Amino acid sequence: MHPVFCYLCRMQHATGLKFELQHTAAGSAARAATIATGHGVIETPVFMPVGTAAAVKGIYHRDLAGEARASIILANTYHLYLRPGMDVLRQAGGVHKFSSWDGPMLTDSGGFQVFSLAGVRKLSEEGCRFSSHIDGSKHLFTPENVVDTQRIIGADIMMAFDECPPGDAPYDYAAKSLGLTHRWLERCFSQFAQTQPLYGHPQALFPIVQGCTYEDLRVRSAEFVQQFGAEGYAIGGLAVGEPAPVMYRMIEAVNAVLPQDKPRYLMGVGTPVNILEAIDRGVDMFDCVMPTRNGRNGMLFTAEGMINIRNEKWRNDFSPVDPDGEAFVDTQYSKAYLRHLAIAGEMTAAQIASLHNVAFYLRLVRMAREHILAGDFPQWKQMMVEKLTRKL
RNA sequence: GUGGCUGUAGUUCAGCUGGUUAGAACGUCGGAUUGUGGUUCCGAAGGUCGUGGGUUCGAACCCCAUCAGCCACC
Repeated sequence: MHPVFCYLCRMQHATGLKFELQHTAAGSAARAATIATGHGVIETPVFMPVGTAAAVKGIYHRDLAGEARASIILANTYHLYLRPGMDVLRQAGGVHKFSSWDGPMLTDSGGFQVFSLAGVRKLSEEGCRFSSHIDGSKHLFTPENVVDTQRIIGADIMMAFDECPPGDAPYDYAAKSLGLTHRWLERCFSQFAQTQPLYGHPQALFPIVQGCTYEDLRVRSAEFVQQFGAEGYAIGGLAVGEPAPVMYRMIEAVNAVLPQDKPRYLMGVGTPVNILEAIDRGVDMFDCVMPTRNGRNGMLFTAEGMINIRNEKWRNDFSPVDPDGEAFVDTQYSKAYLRHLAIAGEMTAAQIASLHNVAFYLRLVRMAREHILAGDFPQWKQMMVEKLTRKL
């Protein structure tokens, strides 16, 4: 257990995560590190496949761990709260046992979902009232009950309940929203301090930096959240329509403030290039639906560029899906066969492409880690960025 | 042989009493997707309306002939 300073009681607390910085790259803010959790060690930089409903769509846990070598996956508080519901999660003994994923897990708080897909919602100081996208039933999320819910789900890392303002929010709204997110954060940590993990393994709570694309708000937010002495920090509200250079500038501004000795998690990002650029700027953790969602729709990421497997050009291409890939789907199946499956609407097309993409993302961050440790990350990144943006 | 029905996009079909550039779905081709409501979303190409005449200012539509398919009856 690793002691951290508690914002509420002004004392050192034993908590769940142990972050060890191994190497920082020369000429870059990139870092290689390890994060020890109650369910195993995560090597960073890391990509966390998104498993909204405690399932990474289309991929067996066996392949996630064995083929893609995922070390940590996400689940979502909003979705699990609505279905199957907390009574099931509690009876199952938490999400690890329920889903039979024995490695580290992280739950998003549902803040993003409430603002992106729930029906009519009403925001107040208290929290957010919304109606379920499944049956229209009405619910209230507050910082307190979202922490409670995440205690019941039992992921190793929980996320604070934040407001996600739209990407094009004007300054006044962004500033007002940020104030609310910060007040909610105090309540999240208060509830966190007053509650205990339910299943015998420790849980960490990450605050989320907001502030849209306004650098002064981002800096203010980073300064505010870091005083909680959290075990890790997230950057939210990016990759929501702003140009990539703006996103990179925000990351630089925030990471200049966040503590060096804690993991930094860029939420919801992104493309392979986005991830490399963010690693270069000192981000350690990522999640994104892109490898699975785009995979379901026939888009493959490879080290040589992007492939739309439905394109006619692959019709008679019997070469492997990705000769450089390490997952069994990469070499067992041909492009022509995968194209056929995708066009025929076969379920396996989505499965093969999802596994390929997730394996590719994880391999990319593993390679990034190796090059950070080897000391040539900036040069390698430069070479990769050029290749990754090609369309095959 | 006689009578009837049907021929419109690759496919299945709409298409009003004759009235602009003949539509849809599926298929084909291409694009999108960033803390997952995704078999999703967006776009494009594709037609000498079976063929040949005729009527009309104007025909997928009306008339004649003809070809093809299906049905019924001798």
